[in-house]
Amino acid sequence: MARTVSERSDVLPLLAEAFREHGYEGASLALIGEATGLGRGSLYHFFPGGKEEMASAVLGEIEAWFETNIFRVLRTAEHPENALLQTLDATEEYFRSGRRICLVGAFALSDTRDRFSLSLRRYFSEWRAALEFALSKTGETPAEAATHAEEIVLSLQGALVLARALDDPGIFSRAIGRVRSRLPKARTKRRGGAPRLP
Amino acid sequence: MARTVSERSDVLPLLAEAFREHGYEGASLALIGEATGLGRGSLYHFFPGGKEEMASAVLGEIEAWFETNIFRVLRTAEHPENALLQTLDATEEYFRSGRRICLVGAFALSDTRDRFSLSLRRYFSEWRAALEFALSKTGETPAEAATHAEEIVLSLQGALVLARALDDPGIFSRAIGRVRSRLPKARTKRRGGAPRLP
DNA sequence: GTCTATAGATCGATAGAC
DNA sequence: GTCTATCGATCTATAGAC
Repeated sequence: MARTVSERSDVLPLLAEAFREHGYEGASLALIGEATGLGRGSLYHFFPGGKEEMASAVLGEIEAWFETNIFRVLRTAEHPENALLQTLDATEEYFRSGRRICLVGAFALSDTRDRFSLSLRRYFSEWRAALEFALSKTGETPAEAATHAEEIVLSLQGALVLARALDDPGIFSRAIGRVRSRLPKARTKRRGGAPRLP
Repeated sequence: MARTVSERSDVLPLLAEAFREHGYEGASLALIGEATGLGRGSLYHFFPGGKEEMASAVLGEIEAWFETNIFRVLRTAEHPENALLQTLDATEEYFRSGRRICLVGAFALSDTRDRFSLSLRRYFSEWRAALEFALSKTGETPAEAATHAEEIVLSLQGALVLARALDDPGIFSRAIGRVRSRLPKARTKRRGGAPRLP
């Protein structure tokens, strides 16, 4: 009987899936209880602030994941062309090739936007800024990099919307493929060739 | 006292704004009552099926607007290049240059997706198909037109997500500008010019 | 730390007066 | 046609046993 989840961080992925599937309002505590296998008592033990704190924690974990696996990689990469490709792969995997929606994007279109506006803002602006930084390091002008970065984020988000609406994950895969093909080609030390990866 | 709205169709735009602002779950009947100035009795008189019928009717009106002002224009245009520009203008105006979200896209990312899946599917696939048809009439190959159409719809949707999250309508305007600039150039009878609209 | 029971508010929907 | 009153269900959050 005595379930030993014992770690708040163990609950977060389950919470995230519940919010992704039902939205903030749609994810009732009864539903969250089912998804996590925890009773109300346990949930309020881990998240005294209730549902709002649950969603906030989930957003925090998402931001942390992107910071580690996407943003930081783009900002600190020695070879930005490779970092761009690598983070696109990670992004495709994260969204399960279009079968998983972006919770941050979904929140942005719902009335929970105001409640978490700071998180949403930070997530998208950091993403855009990290891409912009890497793209400018590949030789794009500041204006090109800014536009290009914005277009990448926007394409991925739009692809997730469309993939969901049309129930066709392929839309997301195709969109990521186009983003990939429009990336600046890697310049390697041995000049003159048209190499792919070092 | 005796309010004389008397037309179901007069209520639809107010309903649409309520759903856009609060989402399906978030738009309670109390809120809808405020937004429309109608009591529960009147609302259930117009929409015996309750909230679901209200949302369904709103989706229907949205589809009808796009069918008239976008899809049909694209399918029946004599000069597809001009039709593409014209419908992009109409689209920009419809979404208030990025200050208004797409209710269909928002529903697609929420858990109401399943409830209205047919409407969502139809809306996006008709939009995509109409664009594809017009683009192929401009001389794009079937493959090019299919990809291009998908990318336009997806860019607009993604731009609306990003514009909302970052509270920056300019993102949508810029995205529409890029879509416009990538359209096939209009071939006119008086050749050599760079005409805008007929 | 986890549970059940339940309070208090709000939900969608209905009934019936006018 | 429009209103108010109200039902039963469901919601978030809390209390208290174990």
